Amino acid sequence: MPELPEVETVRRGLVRAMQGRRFAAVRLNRADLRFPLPNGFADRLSGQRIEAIGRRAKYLVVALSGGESLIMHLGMSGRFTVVHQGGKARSLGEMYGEAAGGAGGLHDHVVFVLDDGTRIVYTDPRRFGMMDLCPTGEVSSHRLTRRLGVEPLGKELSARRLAVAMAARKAPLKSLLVDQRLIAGLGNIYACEALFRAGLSPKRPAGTLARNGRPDPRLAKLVLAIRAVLNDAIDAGGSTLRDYADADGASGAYQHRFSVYDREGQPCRRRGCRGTIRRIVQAGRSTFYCPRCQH
DNA sequence: AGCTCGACCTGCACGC
DNA sequence: TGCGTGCAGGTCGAGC
Repeated sequence: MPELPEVETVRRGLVRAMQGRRFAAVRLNRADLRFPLPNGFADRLSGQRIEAIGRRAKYLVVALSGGESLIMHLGMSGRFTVVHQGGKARSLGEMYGEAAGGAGGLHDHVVFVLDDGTRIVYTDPRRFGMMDLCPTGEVSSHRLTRRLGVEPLGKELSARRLAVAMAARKAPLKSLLVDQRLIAGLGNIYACEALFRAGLSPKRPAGTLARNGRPDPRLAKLVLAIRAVLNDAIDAGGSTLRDYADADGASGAYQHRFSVYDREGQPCRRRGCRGTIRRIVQAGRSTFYCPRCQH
């Protein structure tokens, strides 16, 4: 589930549940996600007030009263479930549909208990997720975040910026779009969707849009497409894939609006186009596109 | 330096 | 029914 729109949706849910509260306790059902949790993880969180919850690319950054920040990444299959005291569970980014009741599912690795009794359960079957702690002032130089490129929804992303990065590059355009060192937060789904929206082929060598480092006009269109796709997805509450419907409507809905992603063999949705969506593999990842619309 | 690939890990859909 | 295969939204590091 988690690309930028999904992480942003989760962030907003966590803000409602956590901001201003304190950690009363932290329970670890296993201490290794993608890599081991930092030393003293639970003790360093306990008693801390949650001052703010931000996002950098696909990372969630929780600023704590004691001067440290909790950096978290959901990997491929991570999600949070908020279990209110005496209330029902509310999933934030659900997948593999289990443990929504907070009853202690097989892959519930970390449980944050807040001072109002709310439990925030981190579930992650594949354990590609990550959690680390570092001084709040050092978040941007942390090894996980220091090489990240520009935020796609910030004003640093521009056609000129892309042109500089793409000049003389022979890699396919799509490969550059999912490179977090260039655009931080764009993943496989939304890169495909943005390229469709911009009418650009994922196979096109990136450098062909930046002759002499100057932006081709189509790059401006691509920037607009990236922002539009991400904003539309955030507005829809993100995408929820291979999932059960959530009882209280926490599931995202954007997956119903995909133009190309996971639509191999289906007709192009652009009015008047009789093309068929094709799937290819680039750098080991599936790419979906309409050969009639994208050049 | 740029690019691709395999590794990490589990679950699910599919075909036989 | 069971088993094998391939696929999945992530990132990283090795090796060409």
